[in-house]
This record gives sequence, structure tokens and C-alpha cells, in this order.
Amino acid sequence: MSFPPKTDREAILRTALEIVETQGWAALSMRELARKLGLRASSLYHHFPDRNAIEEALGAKAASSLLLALKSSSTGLKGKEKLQALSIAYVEFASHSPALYHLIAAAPSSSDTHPEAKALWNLLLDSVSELTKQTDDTAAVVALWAFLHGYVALEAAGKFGPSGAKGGLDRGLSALLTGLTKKQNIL
Amino acid sequence: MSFPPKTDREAILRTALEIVETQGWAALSMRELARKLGLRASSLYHHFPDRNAIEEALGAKAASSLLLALKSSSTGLKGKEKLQALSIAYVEFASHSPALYHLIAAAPSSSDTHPEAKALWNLLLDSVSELTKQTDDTAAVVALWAFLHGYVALEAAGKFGPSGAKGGLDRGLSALLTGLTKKQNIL
DNA sequence: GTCTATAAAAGGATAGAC
DNA sequence: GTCTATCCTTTTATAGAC
Repeated sequence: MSFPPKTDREAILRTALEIVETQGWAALSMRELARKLGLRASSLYHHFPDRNAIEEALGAKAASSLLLALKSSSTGLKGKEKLQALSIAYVEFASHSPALYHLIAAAPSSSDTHPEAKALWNLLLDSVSELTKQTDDTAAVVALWAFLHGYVALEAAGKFGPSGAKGGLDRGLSALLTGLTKKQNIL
Repeated sequence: MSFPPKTDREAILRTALEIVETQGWAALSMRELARKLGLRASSLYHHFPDRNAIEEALGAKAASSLLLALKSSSTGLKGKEKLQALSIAYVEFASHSPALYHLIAAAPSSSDTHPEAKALWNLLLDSVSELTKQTDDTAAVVALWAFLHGYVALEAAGKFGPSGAKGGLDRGLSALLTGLTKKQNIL
């Protein structure tokens, strides 16, 4: 009796993503993953050294997806319009793939782990600095990123209640972009 | 041989908080909690029905602590100064008690679970509405809360790197407060 | 590459003695 | 109120057969 291949790295990652998006991170166990793939948990160790490797591969996928989404949302745009497009794409990515987003945003890491994290930062840095006319306007990036992440995180946690956030995103975004360009707020 | 009391609800909660703040939520097990208290895990069930009850009690404590900190930071203040004081107190609470803050902010609940959550929302709502001169300015509260939470969450995740957030809090806060009061950003 | 079998650890919870 | 003893469940991971 032979044992023909039943899966590969891609199928495992696809299934892992499905579990995580529908049932949350706690539900991602080797057993559950194997069950969905129609094989035994021990077989997974022939494709990934351990559970953590799966999570890391998922993280790399997530970071590059987000970066791609941001880039393609903003090509050809400039100034405030570019930042609005970036912001909308950011929020949409997070609400469409909350678990993947969580992996990117809540991971206890800075730019060290994935080169995409650095690229993401630079994308924001260039776009924001262009708007505020300050070179390397780190503080402004921090402010914008904080706002976007906070909105996404609170929304995902259901903190805005059933009635929803009601314009808080647009309101905050335009207030922030307006305020960041004002001179009195720079010093 | 008798078995004199070794603990009570307060000591248990205090110890649980200590574990959570120093080792994270994953480390809070009945066994570890009992070990730190110098007794057996089974004894804890005479004080709390189950692990979840401990977590809920901790959550109630956290929410009322935050509310108290916000209130006492802003009594007697008005307008932009009141909001700045509230914001600073919010951020300080979160950085001083990250695990407790996480319990408040990441819990998948709205105002239903704790009355403090509603009180917190109302405190922000009143203060923000006074500044923007709009009655029940929900969108502005959403914007401010998102910014504060995002800043705190990204900072806690180390996303701003070793160099730190470098003025991003002050910059964003003043930009946001300025921008939120402008008429063109309201409609 | 998948299988069975199993080790090993960790955690929640209960029964009944004292 | 705490103790010992125990059960049950879940999970990661490895060894060796096919």
C-alpha cells in the first residue's frame, strides 16, 4: 500500500488561512488543520518543521498582500488623494482579512522580521512627508498609522456597537490630514 | 489537622493581575495562580466558580480603574485642555497597565458587559461634543478614540521601533483636535 | 509522503477526606 | 477552606512501519 501526496505547502497555508479567518487563531491546531486537509497531523511535519513555521509563512503572505494592496491603490496619485486612497485600502484590507491583518499588526515585532514591514513604513513615510512638506516626517506617519490601526482594531472588537462607526473614519481622516499640514501643529 | 484560610478574592485578583502584567495572558492558569499564592489549584474554586470568573472580575476592575483615571485627570478642565488631559491619562493608563488595558480594549464586547464602558464612552462624548460644538458628535469620538487606541496598541506591539514614536502622539493629537473643530471637516 | 502509535506537557475541573 | 487524587481534554511533536 502506497501513500500518494495529499497536500503541499500551498494547500496547507490556504487551509490554515481559512481556519484562522473563520474560527480565529485559537482554532488553528495541527489536528484541525490536518482534519480539514483529510490527513493526519503528523503528516504536516513533512511540509513544515513545526506549527510556528506555518504561522510565519502566513505572516509573510499577509505582509506582502497588504503592501501590494496599498501600492496598487495609490499608484498615480499624489498628496491628500494618495493618502486617502492608502487609508481606505488599509482599512479595507483589515476588514476583509481580519485575522491576517491581526498577524501583521499585533505581532510583537518591528521592521526586523519581514522586509515588507519596512517597505510599508517607507510607503507611508514618503506619502505623508510629501503632504506635510517635511522630510522624513516620522511623527506624522505615527499619527496616521495610529489612527488607522485604532479604527480597524476597535471596529473589529465591536467597540463601536451595532450602530457602527458612523462616519468616524472619514471625519477623523480628513481632520487628521488637514491638521497635519498646518504649521502650528508641526512645532 | 486543620486548613486555615490562605487567600481570598482580593489576594487572588491581585496575584492574577501580577501574573498577567509580567508574563502575559497566556501565563494565567489556575495552577500558576495557585502556585504563586502558595496553595493548590483546586482551592481556587472555593473563591471563584471557574477561570472565566477571575478574568471577568479583573475586567471589571480594569474598566473602573481606567474610568477613574480619566475622570480625575480632567476634572475642572474644559475644551481642548480637557481632551488633552483625557488623552494623556488614557495613554498613560495603557502603558502602565498594558494587560489590563488589553482586557478592556480587545474584549469582543460593546457597552453591554460593563456599565463602565458606557460611562467611558459618555465621558468622551460629552468632552468631544463640547469642543466641536456638535451635539452627540459620535464621529468625532470614534476618530479620537481610534487614534488613542491605535497609538497605544502599536506602541505596545513595538511597531514604532526602538527609536520610539517621537512626538507622534502630541502631533497627532493636536492635529486631530484642530481638524475636528474645523467646519469643512464636519460635513 | 502518509500512516499508526505514542510520548509528553499543560490546563480546567471535580470528589471526597480532613 | 485546603488538601490529595484523579479525570478529561487539548495540543505539539517524534518514531518507525509501509
